[in-house]
Amino acid sequence: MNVMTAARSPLAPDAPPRPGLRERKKIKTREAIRGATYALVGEQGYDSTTIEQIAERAEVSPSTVFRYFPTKEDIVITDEYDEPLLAELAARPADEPWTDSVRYVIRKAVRLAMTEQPEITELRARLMLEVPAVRARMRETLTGIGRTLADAIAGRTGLDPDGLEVRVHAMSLIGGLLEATMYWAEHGHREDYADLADRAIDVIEHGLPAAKS
Amino acid sequence: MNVMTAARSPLAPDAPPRPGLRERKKIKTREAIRGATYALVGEQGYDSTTIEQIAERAEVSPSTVFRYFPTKEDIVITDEYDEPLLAELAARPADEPWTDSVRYVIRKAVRLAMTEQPEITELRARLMLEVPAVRARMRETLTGIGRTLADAIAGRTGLDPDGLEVRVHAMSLIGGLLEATMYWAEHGHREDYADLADRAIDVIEHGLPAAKS
DNA sequence: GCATGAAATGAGAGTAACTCTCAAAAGATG
DNA sequence: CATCTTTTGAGAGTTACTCTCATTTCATGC
Repeated sequence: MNVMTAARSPLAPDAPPRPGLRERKKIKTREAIRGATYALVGEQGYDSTTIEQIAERAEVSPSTVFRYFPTKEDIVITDEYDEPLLAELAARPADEPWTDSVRYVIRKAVRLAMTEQPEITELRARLMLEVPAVRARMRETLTGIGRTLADAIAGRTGLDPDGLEVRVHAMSLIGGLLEATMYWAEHGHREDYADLADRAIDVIEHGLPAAKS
Repeated sequence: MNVMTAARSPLAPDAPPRPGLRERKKIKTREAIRGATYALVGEQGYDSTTIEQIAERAEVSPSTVFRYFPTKEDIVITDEYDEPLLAELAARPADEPWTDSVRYVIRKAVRLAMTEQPEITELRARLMLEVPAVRARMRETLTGIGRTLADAIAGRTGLDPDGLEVRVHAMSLIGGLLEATMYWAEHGHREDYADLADRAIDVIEHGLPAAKS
């Protein structure tokens, strides 16, 4: 579940200077809240699950829930993977075509998510499809990722990251990938999401394929 | 072409059977609510404007406001132009490249909006930029338009409207156009929005331009 | 260990956007 | 004008979220 598998090293003196009890507790409550939410949403659905119920099952007060997550949707959407993955995108070799970098990172993300917590990944996609508020929040965070993407594109192509063209291109890719996600959820997660994402990127890169006959 | 050109015919028994007092009143309330909202938002900002204030200034009850608009954001976003414009898109000649159709309709929409009610158009774009909830709602409605667009694309190209490629392409165009709108608002509406939209469509059609040297 | 300071928590009150219900008012219709 | 239908207003209820303040819980120097 956790990104850092090397957390247990007993004699690593400098790099991770040990968490400290406070930090550890915070991580635990965070996970308790998320866990409670996923469980309740699975049982009753998203809308019927109230913050109060979540707080109760996570054994914290409602106030605390809002201290950890700004909105109810964030509890469901947030993810520990996002940041390291974005870092990885930035760290890809500069001469690699950036669409390939995106493909690489997406494949990695999908592999990670679908092996570590497949149910939650699918539940999340389903919520995105069915609950407008969740969908909206997801789009908003994706927009943020789009800005990072625009920077990456600009860095690789030498174009202005704040220029209209780069921004439009980045956001169109985001829009396309999100649609691929919806498609995936709509079809019951039957196809490999990484493949769908690949096809989506193809469309962005090369336009629509020719119609059959 | 225009929806209401034949409205005044005194002896047309079937097609438009005359508005009726009830309908006229409904339109008036609708406009009263919208007008009150725009005024109040202009004075105090979006977040500080409550439904109660809107209701009071529009001289209706809060209940009525919610009967006319499902959410507060919808009051600001909704528009009488959307439907006829979409109809016009569908009515464009079938042999016209569909991107040209989109360009045409957008140009027309911009011309209409910027001559009939420029302040409101700019206010709306600014709200979209500044108020997350408005932005979210706008994206949601644009997604709906994206579906219509996907149908149009499929009709012109012979591809499957429910296939991944067409859907991704349509949504990427939507995403790109929305980013162009944000760009427009961010830059103080100084550039011609129709031109920005054109450039955005260019990016979707042909990809990024080459970097200068 | 223990005192002191800082951070996290819980409790409670408050706001505002919605939702639902039901009775009164107003337009349509014969 | 009487009746039927649609629209409206009033009011109560829900829930996500905000703010404040007192209490608890951890960290730190002695």
